[in-house]
Amino acid sequence: MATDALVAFEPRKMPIQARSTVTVDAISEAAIQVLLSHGAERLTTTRVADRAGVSVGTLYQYFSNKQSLLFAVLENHFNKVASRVEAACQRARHKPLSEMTKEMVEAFVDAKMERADISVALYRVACEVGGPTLVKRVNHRTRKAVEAALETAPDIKSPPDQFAIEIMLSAMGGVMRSLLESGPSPATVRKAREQLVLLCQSYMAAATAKRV
Amino acid sequence: MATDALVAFEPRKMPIQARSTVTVDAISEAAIQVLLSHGAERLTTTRVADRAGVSVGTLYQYFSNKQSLLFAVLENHFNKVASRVEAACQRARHKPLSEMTKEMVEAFVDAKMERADISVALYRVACEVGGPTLVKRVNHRTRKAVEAALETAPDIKSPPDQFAIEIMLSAMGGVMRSLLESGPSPATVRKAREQLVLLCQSYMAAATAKRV
Amino acid sequence: MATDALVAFEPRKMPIQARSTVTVDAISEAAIQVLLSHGAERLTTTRVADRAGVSVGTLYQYFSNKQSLLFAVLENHFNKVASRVEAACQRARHKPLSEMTKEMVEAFVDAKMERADISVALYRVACEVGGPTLVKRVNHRTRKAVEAALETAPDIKSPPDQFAIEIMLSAMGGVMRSLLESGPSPATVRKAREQLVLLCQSYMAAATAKRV
Amino acid sequence: MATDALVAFEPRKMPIQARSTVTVDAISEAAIQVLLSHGAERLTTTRVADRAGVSVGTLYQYFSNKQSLLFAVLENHFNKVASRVEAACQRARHKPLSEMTKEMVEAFVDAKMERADISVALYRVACEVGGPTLVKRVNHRTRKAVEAALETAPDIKSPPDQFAIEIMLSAMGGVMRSLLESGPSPATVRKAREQLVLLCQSYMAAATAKRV
DNA sequence: CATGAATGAGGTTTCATTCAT
DNA sequence: TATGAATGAAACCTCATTCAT
Repeated sequence: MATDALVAFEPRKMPIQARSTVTVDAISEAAIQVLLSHGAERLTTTRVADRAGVSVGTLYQYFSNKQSLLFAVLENHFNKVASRVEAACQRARHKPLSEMTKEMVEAFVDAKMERADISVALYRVACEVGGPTLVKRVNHRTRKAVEAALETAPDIKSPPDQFAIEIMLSAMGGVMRSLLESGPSPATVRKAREQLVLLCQSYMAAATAKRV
Repeated sequence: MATDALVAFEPRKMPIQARSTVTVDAISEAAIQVLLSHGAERLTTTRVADRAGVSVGTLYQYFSNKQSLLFAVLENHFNKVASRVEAACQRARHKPLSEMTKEMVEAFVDAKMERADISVALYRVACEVGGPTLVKRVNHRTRKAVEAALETAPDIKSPPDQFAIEIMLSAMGGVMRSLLESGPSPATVRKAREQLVLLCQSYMAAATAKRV
Repeated sequence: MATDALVAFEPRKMPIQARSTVTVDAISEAAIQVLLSHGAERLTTTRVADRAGVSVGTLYQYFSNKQSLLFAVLENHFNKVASRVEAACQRARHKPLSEMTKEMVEAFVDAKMERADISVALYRVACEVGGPTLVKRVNHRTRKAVEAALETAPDIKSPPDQFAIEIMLSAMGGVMRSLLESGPSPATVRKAREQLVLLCQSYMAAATAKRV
Repeated sequence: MATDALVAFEPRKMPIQARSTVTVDAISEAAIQVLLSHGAERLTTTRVADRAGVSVGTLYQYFSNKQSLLFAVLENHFNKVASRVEAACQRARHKPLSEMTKEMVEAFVDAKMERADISVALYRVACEVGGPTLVKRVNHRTRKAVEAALETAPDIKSPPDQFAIEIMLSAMGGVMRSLLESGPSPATVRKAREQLVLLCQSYMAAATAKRV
């Protein structure tokens, strides 16, 4: 049985001084750069440290191992996307279900596309680095935000249950993954965005008891 | 840019003799066993060969390298799922859209769940082994089958376009992936199956011009 | 030939101020604690400094390198044991050979057992840190003390020569090392103590010209 | 707490083919050579493999890690010494206690001195590699041989007990260690040999009930 | 004097792959 | 064809030590 679910992905030490924060950021950014330029399996801690302009030792002072570095990068990326969706949910409060869904989906797509290259690169490492755990965590957070927003929709009697929202979120994730990995043209992205909106809208409508 | 996407994942030779086929199957099966028992990163060619009861050398006689072995395993798994969906599409011909969709989705979910453990294990290797390429290929095949079935649905004027079907398939993939990676209870699976049917039904309905 | 036997093991500076002495002691004590809790190969200068409540930099202000720190700890331990034996030799002056030997051996055993854990831990580092040199030095000092005591024994004509005493001391060291490393029960220690007394007594008697 | 007592020191794989045996021996011998020429802390697996004329990979095919390699070397050395002592015990059967002791001690000293350089080099690694465990095991074996021999001594009523023999063996070990680490002249060795014989003889006599 | 972030050489170990038997 | 011993590049990671603050 694979037992690596137990390893600690958390960073080794919280940087306190300003200098440290800079270093940590430089390392994280370097990891992304290396990921983009060399690919997931050519990403080595030494290469990342080089790119970041620090020594390997420094890297290991802030990240207990390669996995925890990649985990941090992944987490950061997911958090950014989640924040964007949360913000959209905020803005969409009290709007009708259909519009609310639209804004949420569009925020999600736009956030993913904004750093499309990073998203794709991260798909390659996610599985080796606790991706599922992280996805679960982020989906939970996002689901809460969507749920809260849905409560305020004026045109529905009782909102879709948690489970339905989770289904929707994972469907969105699947669609975006396929899309991003196909290296789509802007036109394709636009079309996919529309369709994803439609998909979520129709599912939300179907999963909801409408107010008369 | 990572350039190892170019390597040949195809098996080294087409085994014609019966004995070879047996060996190839044994190796493929062993790969799955090792994947399940040791995890993706502890899967070594030597271990697979051991488990298959052959020598490493023999393994390399049938698979040009580790990637092509894993690719073959992955392909086989995907093909099985695709076949099940295709069969469902055949059976559902001339049924109404909603029912057709139901059967297709249920076939997909059931096929994935049948060897849930393998599915999960393969998620871990897919990214290192040309997963996206394969997914694209399989989705294309599946899409053709769905498309053909939809042509026969009596209650729609013009079926959803290719793009919509691809969106639906990737949504299904995303939902199943999330589900499988969460180690779901049978009850959860049942519920998810229902919801996924609903999701696809409502999307198909929305993406279709209905016949009056 | 290994040439690192030449490095200076001596502490970097003689601390005169009281605060310094406190710091040096804290570091030495911390080294022992780390040795006991983490083992010899997990002992790092950073860990010792942490345990001592100072920074690594401070550690290096008082000990020129890791070896010199461990050397100091070792030396301190050996000196304590040697002092106990010397004191016993003092007390045993003018007593008969047999009794004198008994007291000396018992002092040695008791001194070693008093901090048995430390003794064992130090065996692990001794070899990497100039142990033999130190053993030689301490044995020399102890031998002098024993020699001086033997001069006062009333029942011997001429005492055993230097060489015989050194043999005896190294035999005692060997027995204690085996004993300590076996994690002995109190009963075993008691028995070993008796036997070691017997061993030394009989050897001393055999190596001495008795007075008629 | 140091927990490395649990690691497996046993070799990874029993060489079956002749070629393998040659390789294993070459590696073991190379380890000794490196130990002598570079010292314990400059001994690296890479260096040993180089010296043995094989690749590191080959080394690791026969020894699961550095420790197990050194353990094997240590074990081999100890076994040689033990065999020599056992042989001496065989030859000394039915001789008087004093003569028996003499032959046994001399066999021990001679065996150790025969490869004095190796003995000294191994003291440096023993502690990091399960030395105590091994010493215990070898002492047990040697003690059995001595015990059996003593049973045949014609001039003693009841032989010294196990414990006394163990004391004697560890005393011998301690004396030899001190001697070897001092880099003694041949004359010194001769003298030490005599004294060690005397020490053991007198102790054995004292610990024995003589036959009238 | 004290700090602790940074260094980077160098160690151990793995594992895909080859090729002589 | 099958074998499996040998290969060796290359990965990860540690830790003694320094030096700017």
